[in-house]
Amino acid sequence: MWWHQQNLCFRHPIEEDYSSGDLDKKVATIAETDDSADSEVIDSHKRREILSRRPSYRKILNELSSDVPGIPKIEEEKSEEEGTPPNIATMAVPTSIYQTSTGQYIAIAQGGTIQISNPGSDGVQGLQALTMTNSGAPPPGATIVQYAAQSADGTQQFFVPGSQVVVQAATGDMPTYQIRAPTTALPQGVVMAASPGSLHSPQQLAEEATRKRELRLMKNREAAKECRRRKKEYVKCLESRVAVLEVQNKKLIEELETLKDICSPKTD
DNA sequence: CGATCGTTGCGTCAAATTGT
DNA sequence: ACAATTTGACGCAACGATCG
Repeated sequence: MWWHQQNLCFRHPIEEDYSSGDLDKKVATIAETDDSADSEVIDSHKRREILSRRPSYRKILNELSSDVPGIPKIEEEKSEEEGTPPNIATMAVPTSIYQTSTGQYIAIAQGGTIQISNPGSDGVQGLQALTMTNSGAPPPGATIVQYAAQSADGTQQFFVPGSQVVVQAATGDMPTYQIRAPTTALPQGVVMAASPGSLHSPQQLAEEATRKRELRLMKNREAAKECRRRKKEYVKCLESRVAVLEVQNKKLIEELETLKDICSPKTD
């Protein structure tokens, strides 16, 4: 269990409570033995006592890294994974970049220029030309933008409510992208009404609640992924530290043996 | 070849922690 | 104080290894 590895290397004060056993087993034992009527309440309290928190990986590691040189800090997510994809790095400076469910990158530059790139292609080869046209009567607050994809057989629509943009991609014969406020990325498959104005009817309220829930789930999904990634990184860091300390220990033991030999030479 | 087991990763919930 | 973020726990599914 990775938790024990952590205890090996540097015990945080809060970790003291965990040092004598497997936490999973503790919790499981409690859950098995407590079957009274209000066991759930007691369970949660006991669990909470047992599961008292330690600081986050990031905090522990960053604190450690300030004490021990050579231990890398866990960085904030930056350019490599979520930043500008290489395909569109040479394009006009975009204000927003989104990745669709099909893996395409879509960049919306200031001035409304929309650029699409395929991750598998090189540089601007993946770009698809966009021709924007205001068509018919778009939903209130939205402008329907169409573009002709070079490689696809159909047209794809963009909804651009004012200056705010987010892309929603759908799979199927004709992929569609929905653009909304950049800060409110919605889960894939969730389609929002184009006019978010007044929500009064119970159905609308329910839809709004569903939408909020989907948004929350999506955010947490991403957060969990990120958390697991950090955890892996953290464990890797600890493992490398163990390796370094083992080498150090070995050297010290050898040195000690040498000094012993010097101080007390063998007498025949 | 099917059954079983261990491992790994994911989504979700709930609670703790952190930021404002 | 409240919202947002982080993470432990849990259940589930997929996958490969092993066994009979």
